[in-house]
Amino acid sequence: MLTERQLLILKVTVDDYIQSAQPVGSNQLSKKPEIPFSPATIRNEMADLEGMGFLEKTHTSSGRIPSEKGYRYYVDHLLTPRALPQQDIVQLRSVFEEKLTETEQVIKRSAMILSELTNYTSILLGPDVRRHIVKKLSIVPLTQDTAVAIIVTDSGHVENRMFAIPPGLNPSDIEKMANILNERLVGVSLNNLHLRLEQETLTILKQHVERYGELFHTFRKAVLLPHDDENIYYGGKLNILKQPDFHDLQKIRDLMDVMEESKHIPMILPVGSQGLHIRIGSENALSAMEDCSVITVSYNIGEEQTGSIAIIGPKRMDYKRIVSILDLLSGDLSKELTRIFKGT
Amino acid sequence: MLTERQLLILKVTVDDYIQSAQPVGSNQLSKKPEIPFSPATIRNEMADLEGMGFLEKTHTSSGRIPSEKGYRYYVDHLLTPRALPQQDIVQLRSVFEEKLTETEQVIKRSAMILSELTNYTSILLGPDVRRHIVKKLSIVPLTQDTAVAIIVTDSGHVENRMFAIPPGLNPSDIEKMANILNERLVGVSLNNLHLRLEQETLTILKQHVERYGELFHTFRKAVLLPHDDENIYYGGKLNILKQPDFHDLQKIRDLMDVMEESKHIPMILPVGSQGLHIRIGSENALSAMEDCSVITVSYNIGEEQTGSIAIIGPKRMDYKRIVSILDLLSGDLSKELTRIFKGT
DNA sequence: TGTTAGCACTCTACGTACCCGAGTGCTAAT
DNA sequence: ATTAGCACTCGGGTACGTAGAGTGCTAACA
Repeated sequence: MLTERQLLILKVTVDDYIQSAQPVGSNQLSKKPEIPFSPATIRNEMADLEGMGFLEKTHTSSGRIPSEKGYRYYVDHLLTPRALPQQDIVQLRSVFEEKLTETEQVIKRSAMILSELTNYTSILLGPDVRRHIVKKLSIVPLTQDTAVAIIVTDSGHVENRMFAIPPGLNPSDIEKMANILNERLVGVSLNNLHLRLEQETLTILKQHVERYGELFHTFRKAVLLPHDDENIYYGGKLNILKQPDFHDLQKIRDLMDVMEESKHIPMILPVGSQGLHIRIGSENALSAMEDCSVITVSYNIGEEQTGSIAIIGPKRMDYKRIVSILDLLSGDLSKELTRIFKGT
Repeated sequence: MLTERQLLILKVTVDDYIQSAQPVGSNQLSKKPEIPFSPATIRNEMADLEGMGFLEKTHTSSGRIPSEKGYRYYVDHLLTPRALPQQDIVQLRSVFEEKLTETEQVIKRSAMILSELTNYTSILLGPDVRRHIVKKLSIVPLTQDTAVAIIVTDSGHVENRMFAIPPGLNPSDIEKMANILNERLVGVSLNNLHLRLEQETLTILKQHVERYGELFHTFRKAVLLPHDDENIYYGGKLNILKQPDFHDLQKIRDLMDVMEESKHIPMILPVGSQGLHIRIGSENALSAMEDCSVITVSYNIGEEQTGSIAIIGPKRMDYKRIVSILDLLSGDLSKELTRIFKGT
């Protein structure tokens, strides 16, 4: 389809534009050592590349910038992942030097480092809490009519929720209930918790606890909905403001809005998918992100696929570098979190 | 010092500028019904007000805008708090209609509503966790060599920290330790926890637990530092971008940076102080905020002064409205949180 | 036949000139 | 003391000219 020379010119054009953020002209290109052609030749080729939709002009007599199709082709065929400079590797791995004991901490730090290293915004999704297994469940009464329910999972995650005790209830009943719940619910995943709660424990509670109905109801309501946005971690939310590509305040607002709103996160981070993905401009589902590219990668704990990492930047993003960084990080993060989780 | 007429003109000028964000001219002012003077008179008075430093010009032949001194005078002497429109009150109180059971939830929602209502950024500081009293302490072993320590306070707040168990330690020792800690530490404030930990429990542990040293050390390290930035709640971080006063991207960046960085929070929110405070422009300690005004107010739970609320906006902020809103909210919030805390 | 030098053309960015309108300060009249 | 009148100032918009970077096309060249 494309000749060798066209490939070369496309690649160098994209590289140059990624680096300079300025439309690339034929003269400029011809001065590069890897380009032995005259400006006129380059102009011809560029005209062809434009005809095929890989390049664009910002106005009739401007230099060329890559189109989305151009970026796509570049990413799919012209990306030669280069080894990261040692310094970057060191900085990236500094997270793991700290020997943090909590998953949450590691992910938080990773998000920070990632944004510092890339100058883009990073979003990390932690392992899905709902798949964790209940290790212990306890109820701590606070006052006459409030108590807090605490659920510890096998990963060391702690969920806690306050709930109201129906007035005039026997305190020993609460203790009984806690015991029964503990017996019956340890080993169940948070996902299945409310199912089990109704199927198994309800009948048993009926037998042992007075006024089980009210108590059960209020407890169930408390435990039912886990906060779902609490395992999203951001790094460098403000890095967008550093990018010369974004100058329209309205667009910046829309973009930041979308990123902060946790309900949009599934649109940005494809939760289920394995491996590395790149979405360029309008390939993104959200219109606010039509000027952005998103690179995502998944990581795992043990054999399970659990979390995702995303980097959000301008379309004119340093794909080569980011891909290398994410490759490295996802591997390291998987190892580290597995280590923590297995407790070795 | 200032004549009646000067006061009137100053007040109307500030009001107008707050509303329009445009320099105010003498013609414009003379058209207002509350101003019965001719433009020429107004010009004379304005020239005087400028001489005294209450007004400024953006260029030689422009209208006037308030100087910081002007705002200060306005806020100190010309602010006639007007009753809030019913609709605002309803919206503000909607937080309390939800009958939330957790302090954290209430504060979070308040921050959101506040920013929606004002179109500025709000920061709420929750009650200082370190003053809470330990209600229960437990240790849940996860694996051979990790465990999670859980501390429940009287307010229903739950702190949890993972820590490593020194290899080859007897599990029963951990249980013993948990029991001893519980006996000795319930009733102590988180603030004094590490003090007590060393003074009282150490000697007792020595008697009952083998290899108390390592275990104690690692546990102590885990419990020692409470995360301090976790009771800061934001609302409308992006509202700055809505303000016409801010167009310089660099300034916006600096400002947002400062606000997000939790180490700067004490500079923004004077943690100790009672009542309502207004800081205008360079009265703020941080240079990034020299174009902002900050209004803060404290609230309490029971008799204790505990938290603060801040609204950050441009100097050209609607002081009258914000003061009314904060007055109302701080009262309501105090009542609501006291209710939750006392558990009635 | 593919490549390149040359040239006319196009468009942006920038600077200058100009005018309009809103506003001011000052003076003189009320 | 107040105000009408007037000359002056300045920002913002529009028009215009130029320099520079870039293009497309044609014709010459290897």
